[in-house]
Amino acid sequence: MPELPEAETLRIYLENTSLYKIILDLEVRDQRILEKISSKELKQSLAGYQFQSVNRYGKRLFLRLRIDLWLTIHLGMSGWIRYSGIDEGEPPYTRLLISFTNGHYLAYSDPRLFGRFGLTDDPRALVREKSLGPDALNIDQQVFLEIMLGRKSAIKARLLDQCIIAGIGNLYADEALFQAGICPNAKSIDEERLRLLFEWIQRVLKTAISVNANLADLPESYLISHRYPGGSCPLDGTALMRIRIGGRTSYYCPYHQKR
DNA sequence: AGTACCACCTGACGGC
DNA sequence: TGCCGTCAGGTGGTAC
Repeated sequence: MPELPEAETLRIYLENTSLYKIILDLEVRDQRILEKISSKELKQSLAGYQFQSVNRYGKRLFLRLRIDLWLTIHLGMSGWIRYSGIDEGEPPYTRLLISFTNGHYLAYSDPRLFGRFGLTDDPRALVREKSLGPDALNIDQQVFLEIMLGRKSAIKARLLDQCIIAGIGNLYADEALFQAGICPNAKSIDEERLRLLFEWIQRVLKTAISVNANLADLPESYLISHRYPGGSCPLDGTALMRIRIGGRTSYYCPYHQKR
């Protein structure tokens, strides 16, 4: 569940549930989700403190513990977090638990174990370290044009490259390209169509956030729910094409999306 | 710079 | 029923 809209939805959720509560304890069930840190270190950094704010950059979340210390979270492919009371039981595949002194806890669930927890003294340093491009929701049109022009890769590969623009994943790349009428394989795209793509990226991401990244609640005119073998275009029923770009499966409508 | 693989993981699904 | 290959909304590494 982890593209920008899911991360933003979770950011808001954590903001509404988990700020200013004193952290009692941390339990790491599987060390593989820790990034360059031991569970002991993480526990020492969390216990007794409280989350002061939650920021997002691309698909990553940053929870501030102190002026110069942030918990960093990447949801990987199947990560999610739930805030619940002790009597509610924990979600399946819980890999990490953060308990608060109020009796509630945050459970990080992640079947595939691709998510990562870490610490940083400065989110901007982590963004530099990972060479992340500008955040897809905080980029202005001019910068978008500059980073997209002058590249020769397939447009979808550019959208998926977090070093070029951060936050867009496989589903929403397909969606934005569908709405903008651009084939994912297109390589040379004029400025006017790039402007259109920019507008659709903004609109698609904001729309997804407005429904809490609940795919079933997206507009009927969206491609996402038709992304399966044999699926058809929501606009006119044309059979969708299925190709691979950068190792990822891409669906597009051969009638509405042009090279 | 761009691309093609592989690896990291587990679960779901379709074919036989 | 059960095994097997393939696929899944991500990222990082390698090699050409």
